[in-house]
Amino acid sequence: MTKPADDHSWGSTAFLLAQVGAYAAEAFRARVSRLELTPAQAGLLRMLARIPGRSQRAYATYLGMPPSRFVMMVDALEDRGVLERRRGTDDRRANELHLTPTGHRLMRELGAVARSHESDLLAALKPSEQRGLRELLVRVAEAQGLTPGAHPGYRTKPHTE
Amino acid sequence: MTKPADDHSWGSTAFLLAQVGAYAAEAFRARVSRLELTPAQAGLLRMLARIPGRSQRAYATYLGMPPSRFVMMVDALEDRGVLERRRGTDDRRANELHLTPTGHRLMRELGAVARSHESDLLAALKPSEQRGLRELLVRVAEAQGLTPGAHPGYRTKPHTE
DNA sequence: TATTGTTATACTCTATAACTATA
DNA sequence: TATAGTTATAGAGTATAACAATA
Repeated sequence: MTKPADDHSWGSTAFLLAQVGAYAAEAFRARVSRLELTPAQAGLLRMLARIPGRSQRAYATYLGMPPSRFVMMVDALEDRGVLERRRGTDDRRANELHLTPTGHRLMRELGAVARSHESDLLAALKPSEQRGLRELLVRVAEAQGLTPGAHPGYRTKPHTE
Repeated sequence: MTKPADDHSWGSTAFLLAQVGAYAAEAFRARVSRLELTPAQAGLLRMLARIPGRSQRAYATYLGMPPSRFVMMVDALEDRGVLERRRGTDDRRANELHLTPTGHRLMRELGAVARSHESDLLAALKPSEQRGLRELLVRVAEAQGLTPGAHPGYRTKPHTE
């Protein structure tokens, strides 16, 4: 149909993967910034929706973020009324984190953003090709021992635009 | 053969692409750091090998890097004897950049590193699957209007380990 | 004494913009 | 006056480590 699409100018597949991956991350960052969220905040919200009520330490460790930075992130989200800290019942040192009703609403908006991000990014591929790409990426991820859902990009701050 | 490999826990394909891409970039960074190079320096060397003799401005612009940072990068590489500045013949304001013999040797080592990086990263895929992955990524990259060889990761400094 | 969350400090990195030399 | 390269400076963002409360 089209040209070979295997142009040598794109460099190695590893490089191409890193380049397209960085583009995907940047495009997502631009989208969620309209909800006034950073990618790391979006990741935390998603996790709070699935597994609520854990300690700050637990979430920070899972996201690979130092506790000091995690505090600032939680501060910002609590000030906006998106989540709340609840003093731990059994261990009163710990803060258990929960989404507020506002937070749940924001999560739904975030879901819509994520879906349009996905479809725009992969618009050039047919559904069967999208599944094929996904399967290949999963195989690579598993072989490299990556943890599902743990995005290293959470560790670095997004650059201001 | 194996299990479905389409585990839902990996999240969206866009997320997976960003995650695997970030992993690939980090793995490459770790490898080239053994040659005492940053990814951005490696990118510059590759470009100097292909298109030598341009002005600093030209390379900096192409790599999407402010001139001030580019100067520091060139300083480091010149101190190591990897490249040299030559005062421009027609425009004496400009510095034309060239690899030294040491630089060419380093480029060959870099090539070997890049090849082993590639084969290790994609070890889980058969050659035909590797080609398939590459073709899908090229289609996505072209549809999104990405520039071949221009890695946004060049813009950010690698975190010290 | 160890651990949770927090705050403060010191450090790294970066871009902006001043500066010089050529054009 | 404008542009190439350089240097200086000021700002943002980060981790490290000190701190208070609880275990």
